Amino acid sequence: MKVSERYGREIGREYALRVLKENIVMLELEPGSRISENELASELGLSRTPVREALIELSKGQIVEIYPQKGSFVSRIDWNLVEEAQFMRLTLERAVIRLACQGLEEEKIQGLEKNVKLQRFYLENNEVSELLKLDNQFHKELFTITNKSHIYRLMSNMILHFDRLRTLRTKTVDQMYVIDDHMNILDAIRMKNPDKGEKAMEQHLTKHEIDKEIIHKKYPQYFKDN
Amino acid sequence: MKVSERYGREIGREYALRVLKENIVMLELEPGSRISENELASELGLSRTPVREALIELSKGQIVEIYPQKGSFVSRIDWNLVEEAQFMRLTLERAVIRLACQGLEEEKIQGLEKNVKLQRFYLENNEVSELLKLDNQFHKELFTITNKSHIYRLMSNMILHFDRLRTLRTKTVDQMYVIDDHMNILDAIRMKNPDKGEKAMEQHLTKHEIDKEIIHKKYPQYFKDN
DNA sequence: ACCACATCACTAGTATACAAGTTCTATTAT
DNA sequence: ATAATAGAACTTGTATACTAGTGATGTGGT
Repeated sequence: MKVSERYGREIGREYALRVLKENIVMLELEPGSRISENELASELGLSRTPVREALIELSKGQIVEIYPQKGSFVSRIDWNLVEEAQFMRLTLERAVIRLACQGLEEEKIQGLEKNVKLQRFYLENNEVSELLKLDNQFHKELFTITNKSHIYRLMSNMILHFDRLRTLRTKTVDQMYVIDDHMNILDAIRMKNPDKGEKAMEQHLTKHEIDKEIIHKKYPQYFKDN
Repeated sequence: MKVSERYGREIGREYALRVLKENIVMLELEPGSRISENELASELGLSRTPVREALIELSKGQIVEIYPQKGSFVSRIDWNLVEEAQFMRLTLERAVIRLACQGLEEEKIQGLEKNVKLQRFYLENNEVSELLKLDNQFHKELFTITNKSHIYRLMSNMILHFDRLRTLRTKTVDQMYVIDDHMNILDAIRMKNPDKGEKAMEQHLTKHEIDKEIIHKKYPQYFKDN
């Protein structure tokens, strides 16, 4: 597992949570693998308490499974959960983009544009990981500027299932289209056209459907078999 | 605070969480009031650890606010959060009812009908609290039978803001309409008419808008002033 | 009377010790 | 050799002790 630096006012529990999320999404912690609270604690230089609190939180989103007196595990990828996460995200993002297309302050739109420009920069420099972060940031910003930040925070626990799959995909497929998608969304906002916005968002969020089987066959051990 | 019995396999943390939720929604723990981890622990017959874990979870949904080294508080009712919860719920329930209206197994429909019949029973016997539980159960079931149970679980943390307000309302307004609303929703499912379903759900979930100001003026100390 | 400051009681965050249960292993009996 | 059993080494859940920080209170000095 990769352990990153601890930020300023970040308390132990938040630190553990952040590191765990990063490692799970990036598959440094493999689906199905065991997590030892004790081991984790010493790796992070913490005691069990904050680590445990982080694990409990993750278990709420089903990305970690805790079996009392048996052990804790990174959950294998569950297509039903991915599907459900996808449904939730699509439904909410559609609604939010419609809101955004009903009119936004200029500075908020410019914030989004700035993000997309940065994306182009990282794409040209082939920094895929940064690009993905900005992708997430873009969507988060859409929720924030429409006063829906809490919804995003709740949703993000389910999006992890989604993101983990995306990490698998980036190992095979390239990500150029992302920027075009975001440009389309921005256009819709500028034109104040909710229908166009919703369509663009839908396109953006459903592109991945294609390579399901390919990935599943390539990494069968990562998946829950139902 | 009212302390209820501890169920079978329910571990301490879940017990504390359940009791806290019940008391917050029923306003036994008043908005703005202080929660002492120590006090709560001894009331529930637990130590700080499980109680604390429950409080952390509630703080994720903003229904409890934790200020390190200062104290934990039941959050006052925040109209922005209520609005956001309402948006989330309305958006997701619309999508789910459309799914349900695309066809369900007969037994699942009958499960819903059974629920509504029970509602009628409790309404006739004036057991409002049971009625409200069944209302929630009805919506939860809609999510479950469309394979969206995890979404409901995540959402339920935000719905608390909503439910707390509903408790205030039941002190003034009666609840007869609930059953009619649910009958309409059931009709739409039987007729496999998504548009009708969405409309019925929307009506059901937006009825409360009316008495905002009345409640706010009656219990100003319960509200966050923005 | 009022302000400054020390002290005390409280808070949440963390570390650690212990309890209760599971699993694997090794030893012993057949 | 094999099966059963005892036990060691883990697991998470919980209780408790300790730390650092906050706020209120009361006291002493002006």
